[in-house]
Amino acid sequence: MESVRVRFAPSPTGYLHVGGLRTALYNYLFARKANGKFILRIEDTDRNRFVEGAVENLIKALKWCGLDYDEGPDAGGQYGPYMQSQRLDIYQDHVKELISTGDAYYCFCTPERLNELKEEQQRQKLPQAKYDKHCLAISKNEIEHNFGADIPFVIRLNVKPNKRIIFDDIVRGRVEFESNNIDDQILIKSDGFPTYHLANVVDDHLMEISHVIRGEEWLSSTPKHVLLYDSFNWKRPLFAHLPLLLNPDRSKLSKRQGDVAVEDYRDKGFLKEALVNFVALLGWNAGDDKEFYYMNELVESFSLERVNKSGAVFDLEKLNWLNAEHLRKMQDTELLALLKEEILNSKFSNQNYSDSYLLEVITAMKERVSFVKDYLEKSPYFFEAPNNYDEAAVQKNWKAETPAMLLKLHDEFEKLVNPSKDDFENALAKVAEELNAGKGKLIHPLRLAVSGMSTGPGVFDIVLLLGKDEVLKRIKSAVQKIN
RNA sequence: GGCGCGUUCGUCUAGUGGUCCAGGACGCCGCCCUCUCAAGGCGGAGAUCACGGGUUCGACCCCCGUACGCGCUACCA
Repeated sequence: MESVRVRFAPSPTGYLHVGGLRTALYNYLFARKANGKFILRIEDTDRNRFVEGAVENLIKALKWCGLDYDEGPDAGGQYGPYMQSQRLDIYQDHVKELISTGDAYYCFCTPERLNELKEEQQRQKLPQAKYDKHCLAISKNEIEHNFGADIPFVIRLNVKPNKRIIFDDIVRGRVEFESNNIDDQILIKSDGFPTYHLANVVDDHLMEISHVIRGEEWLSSTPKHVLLYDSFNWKRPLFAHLPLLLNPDRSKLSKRQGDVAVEDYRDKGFLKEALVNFVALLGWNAGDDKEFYYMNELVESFSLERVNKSGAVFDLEKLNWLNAEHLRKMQDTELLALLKEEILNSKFSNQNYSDSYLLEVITAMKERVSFVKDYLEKSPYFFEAPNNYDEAAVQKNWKAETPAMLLKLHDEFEKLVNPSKDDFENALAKVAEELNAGKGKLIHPLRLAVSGMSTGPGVFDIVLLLGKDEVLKRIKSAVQKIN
């Protein structure tokens, strides 16, 4: 079997779109599974769309996701350069071949004539607007003359009429087009740059790409590419057109309706593991009930044959859930690193917490967080004494007799020497009994006093973690502040 | 408009002619556990398998048509 070589070929827009991530991921998984090569190629043939730093951002986002490539602009490789803007002469050389065989031709039509043509065709209510092959008839002499006169020109693909163009798509099966419906696509623009269609075919061939795995938006232009392969007498790669990622209203996923950049999700605190896992499941599944995957498991299970045909809505709820799942399954030491980073970016950055303390916080909160930042937001009391107390909880649990009871508890706690969790619990039970009250009468106010809220880990876990001295302080100040 | 692709619970999906009056997951609701909140366990609501014709003893699964949606229709990718 021939070796698998696939590529992710984005145009550098400035960020990595999650749809792009999904395409890149499927390419990556397919390559790794087949022990093939995964290549990054930058499709920067539109000079009007140049964005400063876009390639760097793209590469950063890709690497953050764990999609490392074997060949690419910054990775090198035998088939470079991997930036299309650096391959201009290659396209020029190849298109000349097409001109000599008559499969492409020079076109000197002005934008004005093209516009008129289009308008005329619309007026006549023609089914589609196509170039009329006007320049196909120009003589060699005339062409030379136009060159001499520096008349701007483009090079067009010469699509022969009445032909059926058929290709097999790995996800969609057999797809057929009629050549009469295909326009004489511009291959080289008047600025000398190639269009996507030419560049992508030439590069895929030269880079020995075995499978073209890309978004469904390319399906309609694939016949042009097929025509190009045939004209060059090149072997066609296998095509796999992936279903689109959709907005909640089922239109193509766009910026207008939410976050589309990988960077957005990263900045919102999503784990790369969760994003990758989630995006992998949008349009693919292994045929079983497994939903939680690590990258290596995805590589193991992935196959193009099991990619769906229809578009998938990007459902944030499920991403949230997967993020929580990944967070919970993460090693504590890994979590520690993430939490420390989070602290550094928070108002607690100048505080100093020991690793062992943070590790205990992690253990206590692990089942209760969906994001790393939740450690700070859902349990700020582990990082500073409460400044205020949850109003609803005060209403519910802070009775007239509460301060006196808590003070008694305070005194009992004070007697403890190097207390364990059980010591705290026993002390509280003792006070409750002496007061002839249910433990709840003390537990809930204690939680409130110590944390300022009514939710969180077991109250004795909190107390133990905070330590006796801190707990005593917090009880005192709560008694002072509440009411 | 033309061409292409698609259509199973709100969402992601399983399903390749009988095992499906359709299974799982997220979300939602309820119960259990319990000092709270989670997590976990159990249960529930939720899909006339877009619609209409065929083929077949039998269709979510095969064929045709219709509707709807999406994509493409640039000297953008």
